[in-house]
Amino acid sequence: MATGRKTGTTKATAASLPAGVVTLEMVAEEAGVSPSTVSRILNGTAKVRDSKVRAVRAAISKLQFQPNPVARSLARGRSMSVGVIIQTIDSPFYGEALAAIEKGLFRAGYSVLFLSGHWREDDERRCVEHLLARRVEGIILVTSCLPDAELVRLTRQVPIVLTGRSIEAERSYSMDADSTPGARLATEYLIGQGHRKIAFIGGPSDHPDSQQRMNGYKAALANARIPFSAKLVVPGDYSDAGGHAAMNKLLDAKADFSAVFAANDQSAYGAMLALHRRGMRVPQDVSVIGFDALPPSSYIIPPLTTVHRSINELGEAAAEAMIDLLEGRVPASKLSSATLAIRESTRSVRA
Amino acid sequence: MATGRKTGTTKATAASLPAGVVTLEMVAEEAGVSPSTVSRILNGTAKVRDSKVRAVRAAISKLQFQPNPVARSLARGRSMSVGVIIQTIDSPFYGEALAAIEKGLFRAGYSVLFLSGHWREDDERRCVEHLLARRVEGIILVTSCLPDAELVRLTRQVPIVLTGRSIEAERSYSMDADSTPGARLATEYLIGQGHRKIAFIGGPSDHPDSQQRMNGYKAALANARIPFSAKLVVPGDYSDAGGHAAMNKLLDAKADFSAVFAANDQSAYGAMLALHRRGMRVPQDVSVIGFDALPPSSYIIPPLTTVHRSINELGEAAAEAMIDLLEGRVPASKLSSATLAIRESTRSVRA
DNA sequence: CCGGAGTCGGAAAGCGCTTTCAAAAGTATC
DNA sequence: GATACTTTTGAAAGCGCTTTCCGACTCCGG
Repeated sequence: MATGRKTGTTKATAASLPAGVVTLEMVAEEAGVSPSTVSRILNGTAKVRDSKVRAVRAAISKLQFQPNPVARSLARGRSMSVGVIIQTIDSPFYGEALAAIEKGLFRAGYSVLFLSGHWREDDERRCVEHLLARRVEGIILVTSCLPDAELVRLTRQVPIVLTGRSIEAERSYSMDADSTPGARLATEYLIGQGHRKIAFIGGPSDHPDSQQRMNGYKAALANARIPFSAKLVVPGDYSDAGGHAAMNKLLDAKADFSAVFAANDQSAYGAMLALHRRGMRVPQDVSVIGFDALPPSSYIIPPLTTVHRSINELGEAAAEAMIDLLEGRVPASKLSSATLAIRESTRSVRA
Repeated sequence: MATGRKTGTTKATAASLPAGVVTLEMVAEEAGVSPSTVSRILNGTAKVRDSKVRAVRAAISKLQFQPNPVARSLARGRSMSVGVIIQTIDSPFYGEALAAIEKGLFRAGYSVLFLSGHWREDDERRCVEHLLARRVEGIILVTSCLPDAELVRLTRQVPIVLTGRSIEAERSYSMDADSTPGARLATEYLIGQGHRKIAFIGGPSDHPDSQQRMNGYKAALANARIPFSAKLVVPGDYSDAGGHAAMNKLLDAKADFSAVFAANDQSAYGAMLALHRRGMRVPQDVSVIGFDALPPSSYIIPPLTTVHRSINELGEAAAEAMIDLLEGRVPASKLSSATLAIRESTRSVRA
């Protein structure tokens, strides 16, 4: 079998390659230069005589060579990939953010390893482990569930970008788009429309973001000298079902209100359904305002008035911040502030 | 042990490492065995004396060693990652599918590189290139836009799993959950409720899946001996906006119908809004039925009757099929058939 | 106590690319 | 044309892990 001799390398190599895979060495040989030269041309890491550049270029396209990123990663010690942890992908909110993140990183040549944490601290921790094991160069955490201390510790391993919360640490960037102003905007709009009895369906009460929405609500009331009533506040969980339940609770308690501010659009959907089930019309009987401006919101019945913050922009900014971090720059935030998308779920009750 | 001479390698290594990164070699030294042995223990590729196994295990946990997957990939020639191309992530439909795929592959130890094709052939082609360059071991294409021939060609490079369409090729698995029966089910349900004038809002007319839904609609009509009327059919594009426009077109043309079958839930949302805007009530004036059973559908007003096919199941099946393919098994399909989620957007017009 | 069948485990050769290092080539200078 | 630089370029040493090869041992029967 085989010749007795040791044509070793070449043979073995050729044999073990998945057939059709071209290596840099093959290019070098084809072009009559050394592998180093090919590498240099590929990466522009040094000047190379023009004639050789052409020869190599020709060889590359002739052989259809594509550098193997795995080998490259190993040699450079950089994986060119970043991890993104999101809580649940099957929500339009996160979906949109993810799409924007993906786009930004893709353009910069990074691959995205994406994982869902399912709002569970343990799951999220596991995701982080997995990403670290995969040697991602950075991690973007969209609405992380992990405790601050843990996140800070994490920055010692890789740079991280956080959305929806804020920590103090080197090599990290928090994009804590404070929800307070937006919530205040929504509430003030209702007040401006003449509403005085405004209910609030909150998010999970332990979530900072959800607290901000509550604070914005309170601030607007205070500013208009409307007393805050705990009876008009019910926690939800940012889901349709949660909003539905919350509204039912409100209704069962015979709370008296002419408008509701739901901490996010999904809760608003649920709340509207609950109202509908009890025969109350939106906006004739109750005005409803949401938060997030999810795409479907303009198509539900009636189209929902809601606080708009570009999620897309958020995602893009997160991607950019990560790239800045990775390339040693200091990320510059630039999230635009919230605006109101006024649609048909609210009406004026002015005299 | 560390005699003074030849600390060479070790030193250089230690210096260039990003500090804190433990390599297999360090484990080997700590445990007093050779790297090969450590590797063997890690992979269970050979029997190793118990005492050494213990020593290595101890060293691993003492040093907190985690094998570098990049190096491993290079050595093994396997990247342990698979690519997933989805059209748009910011739709609950795709989001859910992606979540399930991610979960399945994660469990099997694969990483997911995910990209969106945006329904554009070119974008999708670029995604495929990127994934191939990244040396993914397989690609899952959710509702691909690429021509059959191209997909077949692709299977020569990596195994692929396709959803929503079907090709004939080795190393590929098509999960073409034929939509015809589901569409027929929906239409027959309306007929069973006494409707005879049933409009149909389709998807993009060149899409096979959308054609299937049309066929199911036609088949149900034919079966009930209801003549097909082209006037009652309007194409949409599977989006809210498309459904809205389609319904307006129907209404503008003064089409006469008591029920509408929308080719997907999102179109149904848009259609319902258009009806609402014209003062028509669902289901009192018009019954509406959708397709896909998106999560929000049970929370819109009124909750939408729709054809349910578990997207989650689809995603899981896709992941499993890919794993089977990668491990040389022949994937076994097992998609359950469509059912109807009967809610409040339809009513009987029986005598 | 020896030879042969098995077991174990270390050395070393890769995987495909990057990156020193130093020699070869080319330029400028006198 | 020799000297002193400055570019270019190739050889070779990794990156961290897997895997082949082969020597060292262990265990038995004879």
